[in-house]
Amino acid sequence: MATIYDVARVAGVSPKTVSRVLNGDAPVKKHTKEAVNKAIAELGYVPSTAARAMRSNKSGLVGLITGAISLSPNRSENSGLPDLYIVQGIQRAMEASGKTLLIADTGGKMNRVPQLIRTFEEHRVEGLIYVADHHREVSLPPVSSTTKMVLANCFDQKGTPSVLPNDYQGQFNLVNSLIAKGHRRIAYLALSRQLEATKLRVAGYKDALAAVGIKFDPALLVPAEVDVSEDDAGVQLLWDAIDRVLSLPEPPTVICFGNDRMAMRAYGILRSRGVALPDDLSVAGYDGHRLITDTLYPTLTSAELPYAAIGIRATELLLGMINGTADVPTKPILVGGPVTPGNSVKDLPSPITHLSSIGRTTL
Amino acid sequence: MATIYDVARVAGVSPKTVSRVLNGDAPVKKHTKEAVNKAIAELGYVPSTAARAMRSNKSGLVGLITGAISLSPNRSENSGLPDLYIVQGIQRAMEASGKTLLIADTGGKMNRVPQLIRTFEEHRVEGLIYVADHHREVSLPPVSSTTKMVLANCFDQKGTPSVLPNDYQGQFNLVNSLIAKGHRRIAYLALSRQLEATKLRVAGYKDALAAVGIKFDPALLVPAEVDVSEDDAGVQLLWDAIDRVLSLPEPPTVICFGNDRMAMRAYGILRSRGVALPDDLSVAGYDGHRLITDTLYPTLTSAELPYAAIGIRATELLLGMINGTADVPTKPILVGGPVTPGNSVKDLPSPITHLSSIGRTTL
DNA sequence: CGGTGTCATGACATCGGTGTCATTAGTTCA
DNA sequence: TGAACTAATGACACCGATGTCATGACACCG
Repeated sequence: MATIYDVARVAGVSPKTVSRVLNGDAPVKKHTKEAVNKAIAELGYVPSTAARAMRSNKSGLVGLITGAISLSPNRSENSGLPDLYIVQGIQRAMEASGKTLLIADTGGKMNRVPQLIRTFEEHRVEGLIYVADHHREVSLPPVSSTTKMVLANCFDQKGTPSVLPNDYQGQFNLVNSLIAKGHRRIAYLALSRQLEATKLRVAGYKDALAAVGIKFDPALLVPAEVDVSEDDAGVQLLWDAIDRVLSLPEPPTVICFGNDRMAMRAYGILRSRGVALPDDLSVAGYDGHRLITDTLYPTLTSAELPYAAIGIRATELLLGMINGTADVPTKPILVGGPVTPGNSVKDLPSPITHLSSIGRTTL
Repeated sequence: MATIYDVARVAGVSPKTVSRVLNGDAPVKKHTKEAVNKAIAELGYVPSTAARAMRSNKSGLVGLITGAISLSPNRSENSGLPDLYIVQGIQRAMEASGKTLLIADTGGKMNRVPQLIRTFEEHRVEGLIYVADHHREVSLPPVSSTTKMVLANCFDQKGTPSVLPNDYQGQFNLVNSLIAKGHRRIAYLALSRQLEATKLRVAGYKDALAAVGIKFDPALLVPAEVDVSEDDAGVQLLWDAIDRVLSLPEPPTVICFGNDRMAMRAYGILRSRGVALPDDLSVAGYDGHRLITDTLYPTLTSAELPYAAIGIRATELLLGMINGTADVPTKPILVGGPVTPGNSVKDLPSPITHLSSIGRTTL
């Protein structure tokens, strides 16, 4: 591979002059510049970032740690490809910056993280983003104090700068949109209570009801006892939960599910039980998982998780920290997402009274 | 960031001795070694790959060009996440090699490829893998002759080493498994004729029939006129195609679809028309797209596309070429995949005669 | 006891760029 | 016309590792 010295020799100038032509950081005579460019083309010269990095002490690299690549395909319990969307956002935002992204995949094993960070430090990355597959708390090994770090879709105790989805606002807006369509008996079959997202969304659910003066009915809030799985047992549990709320004296007119996947399974279950969607019952999901929301019939109303935006925001933050133009936020940055309306929610023509259960007799 | 000189000073030895401790390439007294390691720990020293790379002229980097990260989430017409699975395989195989993977995403724009290759060359990658999202021909800009290159899931005119799915064998095996279950009237609703995969799979389909002496019936082979899309028109076209083969004087007992996604849509269509699966009709897909095959009821029989294996094979090939231990193959390397059986194919109790159409009267 | 070998270590050059400073030529202005 | 300045270029050191060669201390052998 040709070096700057080769170019200098061919062009009949000093290496430093070639460097000046490459970087345009000092005036070079037009004639000289042309000679240099000719030599560069002739030799197919490409400057070495390694040498540059060494001299300038700036690698131009940013590290990304994720499980998105290895995990997404096989885990069937997930709701879309959250971390992959985030990585996508990061890529997009990073492109513009001129920095090179180094992606390391954990392969799902958290104990590989220290090793990956080590490799990044050997490459002298200027910053580091850790992407989690769902909103949760993490605990990462310490990194060199000179390396900036940002957490995406997760947070830690150490107060590392982080960017999170606004789960509270998301569920609030979703429920609010249902209320706007005339629904007042709104059931919520949530995900596991253990999840950060669940805690926040339940709060959003309750507050949205409270905001319009609907009394919260505990019977309508069913937290998943177990993760809804693929197998028959999972289907049974889901049906039990649905059956329970639909058998209430005042059944709901709409059920919000913890995620789109759960809603998708519910479609099949409800349909096999003869419940027409959305005429007999309205349904909403969560995640805005396009593959599901758009493919289902009727299309599914959902709250979009702003994954790409989280990635973009995290990147902007990191780049700002690297340049010193952004100061480190002390609180997590919350990113909100819109409600994506589908046809799974029926417009109730007139406000339904508390005692109404029209249409539920078909069950 | 501490350097090897800092470590040397603290340990009271020469930088070269520190280097020897780090690399273990020459004997160092136990006492000295301990002093050095202590200094390393104390200073939190991490060697710089940039400096190493410069001296050794080996970057330890391998470049990967793909559209997997940016594209997979949004394209709904796809059949799984082919390129992502391949990337996954590459990651796994690369891990063991100790090299660092540099992933660049095209963002779907082929015209960005030269730029990405340029960046890789600046980083002096030792090798380069290009991953396509489906089996096809590509034409890439030339790379420096010193940089090894491998194509995964694609091939070119220049005879660049490539690794491809064995589409011929896949369809052959799939059809063969149907024949083994007693089917003899086997329809094939293929994907677009333009696709490399289609050409090969059609050949596999025909040969599988021929191998057991079943005469090929052109009426049973329906190439998709257009890509099957999400909208109503797409559904209509798919239904028309299905309707056409089922209306034949001797209708098929099983339909093979071009991919799992098409089969999934067919499930909905057939069911809404009152066709019971697999009792009235058997169905098979292609791709082995778990999310679909396992989720559908009944589970879908499919031919697995060995994406991860392609990635692994491509990586092994590239690493071999870099080490000089593998010689460059002149023909594409074909990787086969198994048939993943589901419940969508009925076991026909006895060989069906050519005139039989039992069970089709329900249509 | 001197010659030869091995062990352990260090001095120094080198990889390919760029920052610093020096140098030369030409220009401007008092 | 000479001092002061700018434009254009080069010489040289340096970034942080490691390869090569040299050196000093022992051990071993005849």
